[in-house]
Amino acid sequence: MSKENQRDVIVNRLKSKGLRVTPQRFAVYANLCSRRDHPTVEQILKDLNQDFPISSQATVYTSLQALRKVGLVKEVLLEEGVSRYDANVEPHHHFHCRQCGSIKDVPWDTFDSFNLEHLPYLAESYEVTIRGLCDRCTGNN
Amino acid sequence: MSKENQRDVIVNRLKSKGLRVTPQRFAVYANLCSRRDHPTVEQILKDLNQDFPISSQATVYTSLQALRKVGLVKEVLLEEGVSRYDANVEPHHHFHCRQCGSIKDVPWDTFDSFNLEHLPYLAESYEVTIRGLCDRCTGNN
DNA sequence: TTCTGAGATTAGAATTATTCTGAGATAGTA
DNA sequence: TACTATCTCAGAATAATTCTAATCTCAGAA
Repeated sequence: MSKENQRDVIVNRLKSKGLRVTPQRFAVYANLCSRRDHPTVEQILKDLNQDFPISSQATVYTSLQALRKVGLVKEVLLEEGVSRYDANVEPHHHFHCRQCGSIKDVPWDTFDSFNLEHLPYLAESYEVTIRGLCDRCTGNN
Repeated sequence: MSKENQRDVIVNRLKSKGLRVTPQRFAVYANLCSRRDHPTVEQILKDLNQDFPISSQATVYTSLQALRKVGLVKEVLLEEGVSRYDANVEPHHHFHCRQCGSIKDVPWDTFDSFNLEHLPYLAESYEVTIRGLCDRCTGNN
């Protein structure tokens, strides 16, 4: 996504829900968009404040909540006690490497679509979590 | 699983890894086996100590770790900040109700087995997480 | 049976992640 | 430009989990 698109998207989404567009929220979103590694709050904060202070920890938390509320960010829960965040909100699956801990996006069309009609529940979404060794860790485990 | 089987299973598994079979570990495992609701540490502890104190919080944590180490218990991560535990270690999937929060086991054979060969990773296990409304919550949402 | 040491339990302290508080700052409207 | 609801932030509060170190227990040795 281009920088211009990024700005348009966040402005429109936040505004449509009556939320303000602030430099902190934009910075959090831009940071998430710029990386593919599903960072934690701590990692985002460290990144944002690398050159000069731009945000506090509490603000990263509340910014992520705001971004989640408007559907720009998703939470990723794969490890105990670790909440990670992802700006890729298109449906996709996740791979989690048990050795290096890295998390990779797995394309939605990797699996045939499931027929969830015959479950006794109303399924609204689903996701496959795959665990094992990533490309960099196979061979040297 | 019968009470007798439960005892055999836990004794053999713990012993085979050089771990002791203690009343606390057995109580945690028995409690997990007796319920289908994927309880949290807090819920297990409350259950165990209902009639008289049998275990401390720290012991529930370490017992669960021991039981996980020998493969008798699995952790279930579906909600932010909530670790749940499951004595059903057979491969299966999970359904999570967004309204009442209940978690249901979904049989392994609900989905055709996936071909994970063409992923650029070594897949060792996978699981499908389905979200939506459970049978009790559909109709009154 | 008694002794002994490694492992287990425990209360409470420590740590860590997240949320709350309330005072000051600011985005966006008019 | 002025106004005001919302946002930010430092620090306090809360909650989940782990650590500490003192005591206890049990399996095997004597």
